[in-house]
Amino acid sequence: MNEEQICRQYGEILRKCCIFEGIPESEYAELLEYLRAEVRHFGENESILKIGDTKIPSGIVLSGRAEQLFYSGFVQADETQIGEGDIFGTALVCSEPHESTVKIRTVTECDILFLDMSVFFGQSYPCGSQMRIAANMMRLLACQNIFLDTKLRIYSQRTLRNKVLAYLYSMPSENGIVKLPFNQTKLAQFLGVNRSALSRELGRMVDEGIIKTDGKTIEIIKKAAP
Amino acid sequence: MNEEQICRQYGEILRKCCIFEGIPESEYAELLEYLRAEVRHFGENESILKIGDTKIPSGIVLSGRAEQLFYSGFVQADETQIGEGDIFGTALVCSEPHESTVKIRTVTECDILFLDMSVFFGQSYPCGSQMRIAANMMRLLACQNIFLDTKLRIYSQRTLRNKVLAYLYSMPSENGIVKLPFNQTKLAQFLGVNRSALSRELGRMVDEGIIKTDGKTIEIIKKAAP
DNA sequence: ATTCTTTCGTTGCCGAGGCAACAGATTTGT
DNA sequence: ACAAATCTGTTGCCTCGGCAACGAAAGAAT
Repeated sequence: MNEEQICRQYGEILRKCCIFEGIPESEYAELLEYLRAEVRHFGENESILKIGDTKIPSGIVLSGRAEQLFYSGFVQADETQIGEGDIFGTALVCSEPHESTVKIRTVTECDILFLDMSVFFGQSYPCGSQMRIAANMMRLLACQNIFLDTKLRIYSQRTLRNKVLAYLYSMPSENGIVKLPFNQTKLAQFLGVNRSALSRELGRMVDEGIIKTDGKTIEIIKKAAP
Repeated sequence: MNEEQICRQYGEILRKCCIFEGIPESEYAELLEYLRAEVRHFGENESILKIGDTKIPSGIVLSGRAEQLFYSGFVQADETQIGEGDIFGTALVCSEPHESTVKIRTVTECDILFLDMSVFFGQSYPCGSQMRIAANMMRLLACQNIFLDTKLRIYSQRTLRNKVLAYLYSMPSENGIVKLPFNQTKLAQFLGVNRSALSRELGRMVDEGIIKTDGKTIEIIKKAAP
């Protein structure tokens, strides 16, 4: 499958993928060549990346669904779903000299567009859209970074109350009012705490006059002492 | 202070900074111009970035020491020290349209080299070393990403035991033997757990035959059931 | 060798919060 | 509008692990 064919068949998906943002579709083919694009088909439950691998692939799911797993079988194996249009392996490309501590495998049948991100680290002198895609990659990585950093700060709070506060302060607010993008069940998952414990703690915080809530929003009344 | 002067006075520090890796010193001046470099002096305890700011500076500490704080005064304010040669604000540049949830301020007197990373997202067509510095940025962001991701996986484990296991499996090992880069006290801090609780749990794990340890290394004997 | 400092093992206490179970409220589908 | 499903509040139980305190070990410094 050459670049032209990929564009024709999957242009729709690429257009929605953040690393192609701001790039005219007419340049896709050239870019795909630059990134040594290659489409491969996978069956159900096939391995894309194994733990310990040092050659890290990165790419975009064109169809089907894959998932990323931490440790094969132990402890709280957290799974990240990778669906159509999602990109994977972006952060791992850097760790090339390291070994992968995650594995990626298909869930359903998949078509996957592999991209060789290592070209950015080579000697080639990219220009125009090639630079643009590099910038998009930077932005993508940076956004993931911010996200992980925020989440880590929440998780590193010792008490449930402080997790809630850390969450609230990391959210955009309009004069102290935070709109919750989740229901309480999802919020508990996001904070990594027990659902009923969250409900209990929110109740206490309301009682103590720290917050007000109507279920959809939370208003921060009192700031903790510095 | 122009680019030439910066190079002469601080070339030493820049050379050790990861974003200049692999770039011949002769090109520093040109690069600094491209990145709109600007050196500013700060007194003790001056603010570099405030919570809520939307214009995010990023740069390198040339002398002195600064720190990054999460929330002014609440809950577990985790502080990150930023010393000579350290770079800050790299991830935040992406979040430009967002508000900063951290603040950065100097601890001692500081000279700071501000770099305008937003040039990567502009229309300019960089080449040569400019691309190289972009690649270095990507690598830096990606490495931070891997680090945060790993740490988050550890933190998201519910039990202390699983945190230990998550840590061990995220470390390079030689046939099951992990060399600890920390003493136990630091390890506890890294895992975000109580020191004596860690000691207690390690003891239990040895008793149960899950690991062996001599204080400097830990050998994983038994893998938990999948 | 001896003193000082840092680290590590151990132990008792106890409180935060995980878990389970249930009932009322809210949302969704038909 | 009614039934089914999902979500939230509440409560009792019990364990994990934080905290404090102490003494032994192990380095460091003199």
